[in-house]
Amino acid sequence: MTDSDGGRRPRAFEEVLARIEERILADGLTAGDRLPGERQLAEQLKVGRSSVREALRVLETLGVVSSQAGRGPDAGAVLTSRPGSALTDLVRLHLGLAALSMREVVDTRLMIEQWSVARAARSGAGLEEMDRALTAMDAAASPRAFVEHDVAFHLAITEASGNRLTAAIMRALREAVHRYAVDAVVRLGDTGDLQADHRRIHAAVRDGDAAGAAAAIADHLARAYPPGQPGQSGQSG
Amino acid sequence: MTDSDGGRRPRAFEEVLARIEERILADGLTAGDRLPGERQLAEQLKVGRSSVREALRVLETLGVVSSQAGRGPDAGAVLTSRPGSALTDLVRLHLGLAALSMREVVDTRLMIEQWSVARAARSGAGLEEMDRALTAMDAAASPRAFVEHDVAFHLAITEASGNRLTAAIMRALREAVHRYAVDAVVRLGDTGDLQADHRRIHAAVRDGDAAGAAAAIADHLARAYPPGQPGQSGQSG
DNA sequence: CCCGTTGTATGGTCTGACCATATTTGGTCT
DNA sequence: AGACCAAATATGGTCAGACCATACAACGGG
Repeated sequence: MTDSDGGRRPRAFEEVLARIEERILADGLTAGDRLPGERQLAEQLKVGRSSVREALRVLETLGVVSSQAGRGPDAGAVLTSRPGSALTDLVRLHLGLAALSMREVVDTRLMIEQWSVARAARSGAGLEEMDRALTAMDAAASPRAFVEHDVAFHLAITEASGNRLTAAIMRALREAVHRYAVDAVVRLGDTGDLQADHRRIHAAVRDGDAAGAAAAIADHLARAYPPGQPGQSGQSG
Repeated sequence: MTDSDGGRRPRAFEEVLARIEERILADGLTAGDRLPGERQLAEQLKVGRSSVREALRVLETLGVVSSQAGRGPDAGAVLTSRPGSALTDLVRLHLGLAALSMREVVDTRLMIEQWSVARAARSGAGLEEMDRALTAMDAAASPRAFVEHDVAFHLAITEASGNRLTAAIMRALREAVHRYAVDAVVRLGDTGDLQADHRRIHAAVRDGDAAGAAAAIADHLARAYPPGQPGQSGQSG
């Protein structure tokens, strides 16, 4: 669909994929519903079980199904909805292939965070989560612990927007650059400036100052990820 | 990595996946480089060929490899870099699962386009492509043709930002809601207002008016996708 | 009523075979 | 020597069947 297929014969697993998607739409299936077993699907669709498995692997990659062995209500291919892991893998791999630069990832983060924080400033949502993360960062004993709660802080901003898509993208970007974030904290040594940024962001959201919040986010990211910094290809190890 | 694995034994194809990723990073492989054949990989990694195939299917889904049968330099699993199709599939499927709403998708589009158009206004990039798309939309004889060039127009804006990640996300979102875009054009009947919006956007970019361009984009999307409109779950039939 | 054993359905994996395709190779004719 | 055609070969695509590991279900004994 995406590209002009040129008339090449579709592979069996692609056919399976299409049929499963049809079924999801036609039956209005949602997260929690079960798909038939692999053997049953293979028989229904007149393909080998391996083709069914490849299709399910694709769906699993896209965060649409989750497979469980054994027996019972939770066994088999269950429809889920975790777009996050797919996005994380996507960003991480393409960073590794040098098809994306760290700069592009950070810029995208800036875009999402500025958008989200402006919305949060208007709605006042997420202030409690931000507060909790701030306290935890103050108490953090290691860069790793600090980053963990830093992620929670920024995620709280994004999730306050109520948009699951931007929140999922944000989470994926954050996970993909996790190592780089820890390095940045180590490099800075002192987290006082970062926390000052955080509190400035929090205050702007609390006061409903959308423009101020967006500016604070920009300053914060510029401090943590200065332009022209190493780590462009993600091959730190 | 993404979730706490809890200590469950990794599946064979996951191991293959990890080893291939290691290899990409260690050898600095990039798009165009070839991976060993399926049989050879299976032997090297001490797994069955089916496990290798499942891993390759995942990588193919993520737009990292592209498989070609036959023989010669282009045959086998070749590293590529097409994050786009994965994102398109992701959005389309999660829309179908009602895990994302059309509103969230359109809002994300607005975010990316406002960001991109502001950048474009500062750099002046993409004006020629926008112009070409405008002319083509004037000459379009059907809603479908109009939408085709409308996509080109908006893509030109996003690609002018020079950020491949936001451009890829934008393209994916646009493809995922393609049907809805055609419906919107049909519903509006006349494309004059849309073209007027487009020309206003173009003029703002030309004049370096970032704020005006962003406002024009917001007005344009509000016209094409009014808040509270149908199509929320993507199950148009 | 509780608990352990057995049965069974499910995914996970491997092996081996065969097909489809496209390049490579090598021979043959001009 | 060059052009052309046929066979060999390497590669992914697919299938069938077997077996393992797991986890619930059903059953039976205490």
